[in-house]
Amino acid sequence: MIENRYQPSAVEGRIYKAWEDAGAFRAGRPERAKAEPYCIVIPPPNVTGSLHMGHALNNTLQDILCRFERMRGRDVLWQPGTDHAGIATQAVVERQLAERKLPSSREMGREAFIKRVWEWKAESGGTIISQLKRLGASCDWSRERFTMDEGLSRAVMKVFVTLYREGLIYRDKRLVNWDPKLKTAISDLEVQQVETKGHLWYIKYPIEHHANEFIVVATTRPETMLGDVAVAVHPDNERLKHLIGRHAILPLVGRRIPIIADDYADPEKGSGAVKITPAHDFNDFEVGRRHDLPLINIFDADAHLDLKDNAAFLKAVPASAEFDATMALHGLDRIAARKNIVERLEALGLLEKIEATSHVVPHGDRSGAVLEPFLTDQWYVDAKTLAQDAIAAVRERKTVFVPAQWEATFFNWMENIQPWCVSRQIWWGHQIPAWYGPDGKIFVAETEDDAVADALAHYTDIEEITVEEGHDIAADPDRRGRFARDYIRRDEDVLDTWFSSALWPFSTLGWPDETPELKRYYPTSALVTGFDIIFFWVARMMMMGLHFMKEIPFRDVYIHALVRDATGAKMSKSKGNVIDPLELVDKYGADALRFTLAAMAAQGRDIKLSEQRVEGYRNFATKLWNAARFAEINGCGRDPEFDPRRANETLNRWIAHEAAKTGREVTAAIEAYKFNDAAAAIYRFVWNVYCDWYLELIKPVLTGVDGAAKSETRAAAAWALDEILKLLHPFMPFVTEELWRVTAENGAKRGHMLVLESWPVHDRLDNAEAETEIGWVIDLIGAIRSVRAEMNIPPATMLPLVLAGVTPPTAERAKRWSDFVQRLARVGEISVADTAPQGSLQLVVRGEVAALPLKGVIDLAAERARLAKEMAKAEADIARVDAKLGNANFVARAPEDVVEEEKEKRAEAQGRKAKIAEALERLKGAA
RNA sequence: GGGCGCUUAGCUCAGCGGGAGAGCGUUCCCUUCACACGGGAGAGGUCGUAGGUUCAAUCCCUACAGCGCCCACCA
Repeated sequence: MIENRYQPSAVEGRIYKAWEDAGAFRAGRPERAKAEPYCIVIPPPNVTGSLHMGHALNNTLQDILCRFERMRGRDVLWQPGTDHAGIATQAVVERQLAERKLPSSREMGREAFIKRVWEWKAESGGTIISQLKRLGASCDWSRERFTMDEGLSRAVMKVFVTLYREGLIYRDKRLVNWDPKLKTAISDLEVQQVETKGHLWYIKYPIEHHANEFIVVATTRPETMLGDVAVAVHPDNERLKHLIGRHAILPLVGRRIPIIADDYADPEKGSGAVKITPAHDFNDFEVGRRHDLPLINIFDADAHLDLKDNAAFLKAVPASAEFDATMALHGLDRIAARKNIVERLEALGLLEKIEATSHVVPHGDRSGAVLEPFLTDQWYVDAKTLAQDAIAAVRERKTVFVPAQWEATFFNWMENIQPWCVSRQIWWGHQIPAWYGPDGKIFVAETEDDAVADALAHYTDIEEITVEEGHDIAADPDRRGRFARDYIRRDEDVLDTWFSSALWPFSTLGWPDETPELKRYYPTSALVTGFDIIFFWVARMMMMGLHFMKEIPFRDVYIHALVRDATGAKMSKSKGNVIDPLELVDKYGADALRFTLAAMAAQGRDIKLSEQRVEGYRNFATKLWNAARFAEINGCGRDPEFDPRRANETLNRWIAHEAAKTGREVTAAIEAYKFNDAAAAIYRFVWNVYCDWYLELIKPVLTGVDGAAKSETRAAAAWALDEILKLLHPFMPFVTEELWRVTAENGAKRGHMLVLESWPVHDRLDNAEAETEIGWVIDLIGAIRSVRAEMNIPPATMLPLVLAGVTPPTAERAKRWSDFVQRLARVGEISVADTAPQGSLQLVVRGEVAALPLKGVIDLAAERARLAKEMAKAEADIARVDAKLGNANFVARAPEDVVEEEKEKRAEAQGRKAKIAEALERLKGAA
């Protein structure tokens, strides 16, 4: 017995558990051993995060694909898991420590801190998984992985070591984007360029030995002048080139710096001369390299001035009062230093002018801090080399982006890719498997044991020492450990989180072991993700997958929109501006939210979720529920004997025809990743075809006499409902599964839960005659309803209907469908006559006249106006078509079928016009 | 400075070569025995502007305007 109202919260949990208990989501179910595999790897959410709207969209789309393919008989693996999200997670735990007034990470030390993060992971790591389950995600949870679990960590180590040995990972000292707040290097991608209002300071640098002669440089960062090592002038700069080869004296410091010639100095920009600070500017770094200039780093890791004990800074600077004042700035932060320096320059009369300017300032996307180009040793991946195969794979369409426009974005970045800085100065993550000997020798190895072995082989003198002690180090793990601690030191840095994410499509399947899963499910079928991580993630998976598996990681990449918050800002777990999808699930059910997201999946880059829309799709679920209740009340139960191809009743053949059409639409749309089209097709079929017409039309049959027609109709109604449940299941899994269960009580037993049912393939169900027949009935009822509303005929008035001058087939039709028309159009007796009775409303339906006699109560003027309007419409239609057909070019050049179509249109409009003209004539007669 | 996208009904958006659609909102009618989270009937758009291509343009091309995004080292 179907409850009066569907209550999502009361059934969703139970249904999800039933799916899991049945092992419905398990990959490699024995009965599908020979089935074609279908695999999606989930974009792993932050382990300590919670579900936001972006996750809801992303996972709804993946779930639709997985459920669809599962119903199509594929062996589906939706591989779930979570990401350790290095910087983000570390920041969360550090914030917690601060809030609870506990010792900071630095105070407690690395080991204790990492332990703490693992505890936090254990505590909150399950949250997002349980939230995905509430959404209905059909992942194979038995295979859940974590980027820092043992297997995946082994994959990370192996990849690092392999790339190192291939020369594709290397250590380099160069400028990096340094986040002074997090005190770590970050990659180019993590830099946000922010348009900022600032100033351009024009500073006069005195020329050596010429106290009254200056070279003026313009800068947005005056504080970095302490690290200046040169001033550059364009070699063709007529105004300034005479200074090339001479020296300037750096104000406030007294350092003697050369004036050099370099193309980089644009005569049109600033003052035409540019200060060169190689340790604090990416361009200047390059200039410095070209001219073999020294690097003077004036900041520490916090971006505070670091001047004392700074050999490079102090080198060859004569003593002066100004220099002493500058030294006093040691330890000051950038902004305070800037203020001081500008003030002192002004006092010295060395500040020529200040211009207001707007320029881009790099910020860290996690911390929001202003970044500092900072000279450090970091690990880099040679992305340029790895990118080549990835570019080729997309060019050759081995991997296809949907929508294709994203390929351009992909190429644009990949073809200009820079070395990828993968080391991070934080603790939560995969510690880099590199050990340093006392002489700086680097040992890169997958395990500490291996590194120790390498070191032992290298430092033969140390081996001698241990031999003297009478121990064979190679055979004694404890000694080896001590040796490692005492003589080689592991790199303290960890890898960029995206390094492990890049391996996700194969590391989750067991690589580096040659597992059956790896063999069966790689390459994966599709990747579903947002455009914001095409570079961070998609491109890097392509590079790593091709390099280590020698094959693309996925065939299709479906890129969906981002869900933004009310202000249009990107929602992110670290910003905390998330809208909680679970509130919507609580309120309207998971199905309603899922359907909403699927229906909106075609939108562009922004999705602004409207709660009203979710409410509308909740109503849709309720509508379906009530349709099922109606079917139950009327004894419609599943009949395995029912074959829609052999249905006798036109209505039943018609609904089978419509179901087949819808099935094809939904299938084609999902195959093309057009989730919104698929959702619209099934929505229309359920509401506007099945409920609005089919169920209404079969009411006379269901309430009529028992017999073959009635029993067939009951079976057909149940059959069509089943088809609906199947087609809708990927979008609304809960309500459909629940209806699948409860409707089984009224008919033959089900073989499976709906989740494992086969997707409908509707062969030979098309039926043009049924479509024409029912189309006529629908048109007739629609025309009568319209005119009744327009002429204000009360619903209770049951007017007789007279079909005037119709052909015998129409008269037959009218007879066949009189019960139906009477009920839905609220008309009385239906008869056939040669002409419409005097004083009746005359409707033209498919070229024939249907009349509603009103026995003198008809408002002649209103009726005349109505017919005149129809007439005008018909004439306009004819004129439009005539204009086309009268155009010789159109007839000559348009495709034949288009011309034919226009001719048919004209014939139809002309026929309609003739009937309306007759009706107007009769109306005159009545007057 | 490059690149991409958007501009369609009051709102949120589909459609993208043969005279426009959905949801919500709105107007009128209906408490008809599945459903008022409902039923029926409407109103509402010169598809940003100007050119061009075409027999035909909301849809293709060009320019312009407005909005948004991505990438980029110009002081």
